[in-house]
Amino acid sequence: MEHSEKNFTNFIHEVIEQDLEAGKYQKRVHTRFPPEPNGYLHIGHAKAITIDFSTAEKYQGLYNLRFDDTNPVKEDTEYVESIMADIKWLGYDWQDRLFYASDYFEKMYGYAVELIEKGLAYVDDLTAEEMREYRGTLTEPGKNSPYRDRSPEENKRLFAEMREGKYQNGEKILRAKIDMASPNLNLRDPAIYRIAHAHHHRTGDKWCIYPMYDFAHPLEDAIEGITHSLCTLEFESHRPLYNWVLENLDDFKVDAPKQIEFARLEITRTVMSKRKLKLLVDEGIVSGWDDPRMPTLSGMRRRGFTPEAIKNFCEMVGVSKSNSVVDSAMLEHAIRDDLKLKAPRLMAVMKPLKVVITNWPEGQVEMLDVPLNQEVPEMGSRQVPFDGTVYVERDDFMEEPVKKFYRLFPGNEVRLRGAYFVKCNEVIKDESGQVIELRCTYDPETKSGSGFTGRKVRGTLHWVPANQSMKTQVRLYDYLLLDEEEQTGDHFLDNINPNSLEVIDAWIEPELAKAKAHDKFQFIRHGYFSVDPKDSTDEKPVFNRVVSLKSSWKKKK
RNA sequence: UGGGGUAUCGCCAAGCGGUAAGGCACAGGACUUUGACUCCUGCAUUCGCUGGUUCGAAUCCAGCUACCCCAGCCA
Repeated sequence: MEHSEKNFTNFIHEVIEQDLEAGKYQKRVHTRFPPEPNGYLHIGHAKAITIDFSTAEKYQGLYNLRFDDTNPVKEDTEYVESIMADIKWLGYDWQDRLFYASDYFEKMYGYAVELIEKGLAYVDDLTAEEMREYRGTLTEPGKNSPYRDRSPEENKRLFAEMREGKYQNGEKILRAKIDMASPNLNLRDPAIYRIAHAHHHRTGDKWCIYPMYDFAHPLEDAIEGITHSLCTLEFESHRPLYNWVLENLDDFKVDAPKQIEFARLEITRTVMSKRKLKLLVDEGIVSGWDDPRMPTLSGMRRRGFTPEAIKNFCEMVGVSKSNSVVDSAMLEHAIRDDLKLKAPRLMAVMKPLKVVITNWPEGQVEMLDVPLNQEVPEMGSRQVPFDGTVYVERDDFMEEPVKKFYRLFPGNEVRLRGAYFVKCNEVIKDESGQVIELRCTYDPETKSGSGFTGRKVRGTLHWVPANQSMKTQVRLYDYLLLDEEEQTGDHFLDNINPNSLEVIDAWIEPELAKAKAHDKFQFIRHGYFSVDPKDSTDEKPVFNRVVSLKSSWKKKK
C-alpha cells in the first residue's frame, strides 16, 4: 500500500489532491475562468487565468471559458472579443468549452422558481434604500421585510410578472429567504434576481430580469460540472451563500463545486482595477485599452511583452491567501529573462554625437558582419556598413571623465562594437562651446573578430553609420503609469507619472528599417524594444521600449 | 464594533512537531566585443507579539496586536 504522497505546490493543489484521494467528483478536476465582459483583461486576470487553467492541466482536467454576463448594462461584445483574443494570445485553448451565463437564463429562472416553491425565496417590494435600512449594520441585526412571508403561490405569480415586464426597474426584487440576523451580511436575504429593462449584448430584449452574481455563479459552475471554483479573496464571505444556493436545489445535492479563494495580484505602481483603467481610457489619459502603458494584456502585447514572460511571472509570484504587492522588478525580470535569448541585439543611438575617423580611407565602405546575438549563434548575423563616420551616444563621451568612466574621452581608446578600436584625438565644438563632433583614429589591426589581443580596452560603444542610419521614433516608457507607490483611493489620477511616456528620435542601423510589427530587439545598452503594431509603417518602424536593461553604472552615477 | 480572512528576509513565497527551500531585489567578486547576460559568493540563530504544551514549536494550545474583505437591486 503506497503511502499517499504530498504532491501539491500550493494550497489549491492541496485541496484538490485531498478531494482526489477521497474520490470526490469522480476524480475529475474541472475549472473555469469566468470574466464579466465589461472591460479588457489585465495582468491581474492573467494570474487568475494561469491559476484556473494550469491547475486543470496539472490534474489532466478540463477548463472552461465562461462569460459571466449577468449585468447587461455594463457588458458589451467588444469586451467578449478582446477577452477571447487575449486568452488565446496567452496560449490557452478552451477548445469547445466556451460558455455564457446568459445561455442559462432559462434554467436559472427555473431554479429561482424552485426556491420560491420551497419557501426559500420571495418577491420583495422594498425600495433599494429601504432594503439597506432593513439590512442592519455590521453590528446590528437586520429586520424582516414586511413582504417576507408572502406565500409561494403569490411569489411565483409576482416573479412571473417581473419576468413579463409588468414592473419598472427597482419596483420589485426576488430575494433568498435566509436569515436577516446573520452575522454574515451576505446571508441577510440577499437579492438574487433584479429587474433591469436593458438590452443584453447576447439575449437582446428577451429578458428584463437578470440573476445576481451570488445566485448565478454557483449555478453556472454546477451546470458546467465545475469541480473547483477558483476565485479571489473578496468572495470568501460569499462562499456560505454559494453553498446555500446549491444545497437547496435538488439538482446539485451531490458533488457541488467547491469554491476556493486566492489573493488577487497587485504590483507596485500599477493600477489594477478595471474601473480605474476604464477611467483612464474614458478620460483620455491613455490612448485606449491597448495603450502600451496600460497593464492590460492588449497594452502589454502592444508594448512588446510576450505571453511566456507573463506566464512565467505569474508562476514566479505564486499563489497564496495573503494580500501582497509584488515588486514590479519581478515583472521586468520576467520579460528580460524571456527576451534575452529571443531578441536579436542591434544598435540604435538616441542622442547622437558625430565621430569622424580621420585615418579611414576616403570613400571606403566596409560591410561589417556582426552577429545578431552572441549567445545564440543560430540567429546569424547582419551587415553593418562602416565608412568612417558614425554616431555614438552623446552620453558615451565626456570631455572631462569622471572616475571610473571608461568610455570615450580625449586620449582614450574604446571599441566600436563590431568594428574597430578608436582613439579620441580631437574635440570639435560650436560657437557656444557645445561638443558637436569627435575626431578619432582607428587601428586596422583591431577589427572585431580578428582575434586581436595586442591590447585591451575597457569600453565598448554602440554606434550607427552616420550616413546610412535611419531616423525614427522610439517611445520610452517609465514602467507603467504611476509615480508613487500610492495607488489607492480615487485620487490615483493625481499620481499619474507625467514622464510615463517619452517620445524621442533615434538613429537605427539599416537592418532595423525592415522590422515588422511586434518584432522584438535588444538595442544594445538601451533595453528591449518592440515594433509598435499600430503606428509603424512599412517604411518606418516605431519602437516601444518594453523594458530597459539593468545598469549598475547609471546607478553609481 | 459583528462575521470572514491574513501575518515567515526590502518584495513574493515554501514550510503541515525534528531544528528556516526558492525567486526578485541588493552587495561583493570572476568573465565579457553590451558597465548587459552568464558564473561564483554573501544576504532570517529566526518565523506579528506574549505566554503555555513538548526532549524538541514557524508548525499544537491560549490570549493579544496589525492589516484586508463584507452593510450594490455590481461582479
